[in-house]
Amino acid sequence: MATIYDIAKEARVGIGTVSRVFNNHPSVSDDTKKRVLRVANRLKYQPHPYARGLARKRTNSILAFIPFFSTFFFVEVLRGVQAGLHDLEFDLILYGVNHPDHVENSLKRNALRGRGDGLLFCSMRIPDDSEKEYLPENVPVVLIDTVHPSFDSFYIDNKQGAVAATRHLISLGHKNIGILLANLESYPARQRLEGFRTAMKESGLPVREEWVRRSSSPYLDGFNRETGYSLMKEFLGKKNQMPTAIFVSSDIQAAGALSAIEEAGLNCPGDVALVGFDDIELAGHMGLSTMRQPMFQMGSMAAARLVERMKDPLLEPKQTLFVPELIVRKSSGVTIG
Amino acid sequence: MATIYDIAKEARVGIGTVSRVFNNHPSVSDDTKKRVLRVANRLKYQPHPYARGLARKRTNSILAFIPFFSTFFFVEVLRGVQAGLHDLEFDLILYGVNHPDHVENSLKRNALRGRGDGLLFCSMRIPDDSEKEYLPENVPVVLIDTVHPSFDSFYIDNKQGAVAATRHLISLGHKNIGILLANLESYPARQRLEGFRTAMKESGLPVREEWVRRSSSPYLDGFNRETGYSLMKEFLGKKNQMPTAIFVSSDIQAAGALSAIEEAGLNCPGDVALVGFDDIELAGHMGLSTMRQPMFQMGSMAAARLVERMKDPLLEPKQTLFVPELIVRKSSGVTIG
DNA sequence: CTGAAAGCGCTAACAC
DNA sequence: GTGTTAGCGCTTTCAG
Repeated sequence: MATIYDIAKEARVGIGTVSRVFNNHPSVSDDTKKRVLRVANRLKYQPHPYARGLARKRTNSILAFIPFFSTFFFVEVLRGVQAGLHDLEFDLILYGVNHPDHVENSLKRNALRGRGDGLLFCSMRIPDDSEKEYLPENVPVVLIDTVHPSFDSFYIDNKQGAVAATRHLISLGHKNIGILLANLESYPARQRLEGFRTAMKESGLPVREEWVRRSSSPYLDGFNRETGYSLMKEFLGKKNQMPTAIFVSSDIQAAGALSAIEEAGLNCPGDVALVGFDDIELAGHMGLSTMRQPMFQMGSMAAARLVERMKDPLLEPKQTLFVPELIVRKSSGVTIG
Repeated sequence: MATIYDIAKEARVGIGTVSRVFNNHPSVSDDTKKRVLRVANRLKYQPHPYARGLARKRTNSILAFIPFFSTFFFVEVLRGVQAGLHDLEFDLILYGVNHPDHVENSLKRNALRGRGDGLLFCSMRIPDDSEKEYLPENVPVVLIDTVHPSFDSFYIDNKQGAVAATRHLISLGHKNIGILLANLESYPARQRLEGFRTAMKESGLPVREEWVRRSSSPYLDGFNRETGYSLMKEFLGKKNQMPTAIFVSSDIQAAGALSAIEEAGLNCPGDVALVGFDDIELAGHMGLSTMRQPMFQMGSMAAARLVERMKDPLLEPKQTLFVPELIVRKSSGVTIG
């Protein structure tokens, strides 16, 4: 592998000049520049990223900590991040976190030291102080799907989303509305419940607590197909006391719920209307009405912001809140009686 | 940020000793080791990855080139890769390739130089010679979803998969079988067609060429929902001359096909049976019979192999062929008359 | 067992 | 404009 010295010798210049050429430094004569480039080309020379990094005190790469369990969500975010990273300027080092507790380890090992020029955290709670000590000192951090006053954050208004979903059901004439939730350990789940209550209240509709069904499953905090299925079975158990519509806290749970409904020989918008949350790909195929989260956009905006902040570290942290968009499909049905 | 010098000074040892401690070198007295570690801990010292890389002449990271367009496939592979990477030993640098032509660029810029200790290519044709020159010299390469005699390869037997899918349909009693294909520019598509013909031939069934419908869409080589929809419409156009079963070359196309069938007021296993290819998540929800590709497994095995090869570069390249597994669901129906 | 010193390949300040 | 040189932070001989 050719080094800067090989090029310098071959082109009969000093290594400084070679370096300048590769850094687009203005004060290099066209002639020598051309000569250096020719030699470099012939020898297939590329500056060594690590040597560069060491000398420049930066790495030209960003670290992304993204949960790998909620498949769908992370894909979209990742694609967004990738897109926001102006093609080739930065390397994306990916830390797929399979378990929340793993973050700290990775952080300690990697982020703390100059492994990356910027950090991206997705769906990851940053404990106010405790982990702050693991964060490198002058490395910009951007948050996706979480908020923290000290960092740029791109996140979702779960409460408003739930309000909108519930209002939609109400606007269709439903009065007996239930909610199928995930595990309330999850902050988003709590927010969505709150939104549900708010919407019901503002319309003067009572919330029947036996129609507030939540999961205690720890797997994905209850945001999984199985909880949707089994909680819906519970609803279905009391045939004469069923809501006419249910707000389901995630599309994947709605998928399970739909199976349960079908299995019971019932029909979705007809016997019970459903609206989900997320707008995962599956939702379209299932004809599920839902609240769309702009994941790709969050990813790309976050990445762009990170790059921006890397250029100007003095920028004020900015919180960007996205309000989910209602996507109406078949499952919420038409206006009822 | 503390450096090795800070630690050395503070612990009253030479930097060599500190280095030894952090590399688990045996010849350090327990006493000094403990002392160094205490200081390092207090100062939150972590060796700088780039300085290490430069001195050791390796990077401790692997580069993965993965297509970002076929969402589902890449997710699974990526998860697998991640899993195969023994947790924290290596960094994963991800190059999401949005267009096949971008690979070369990335390669040239990154791989060529010591950016990574190992390379992973997913679904990426390695042109025999031309691009070989872009590959760094002594860096191990592992291929996923492609084969090349010079590299370890983990790939799928598309032909056998298609044979199995077709045989399944035949075994159910179907004699009038069609195939809904992607763009034949795609090698997998061609293989699947070949498998279809093979299976038909071995059963003495004729292949009616008007029932071999292929896409000319360039988007994802025709492996997309729209082509499934429109090609199925073509089938549906000639009501009295329709096959009773169709092998669809990918699940996502099958999703489109199902919509077309539903729209036409027909029923899937009843009026026309379908079997897909891939077993994407959606397939389960749609009740689509299909050929499962072990993507996660390919990913993790490839990553593991890469690590292995990084430790012992002299290993002989090994080709590992996976045969897709038939998953029977509703869409292929039951035995017919 | 441990310290000193020579790189690893590059950038950037400094002379000329 | 261009060459020289001093680091960047660490690993790895080489002495002792």
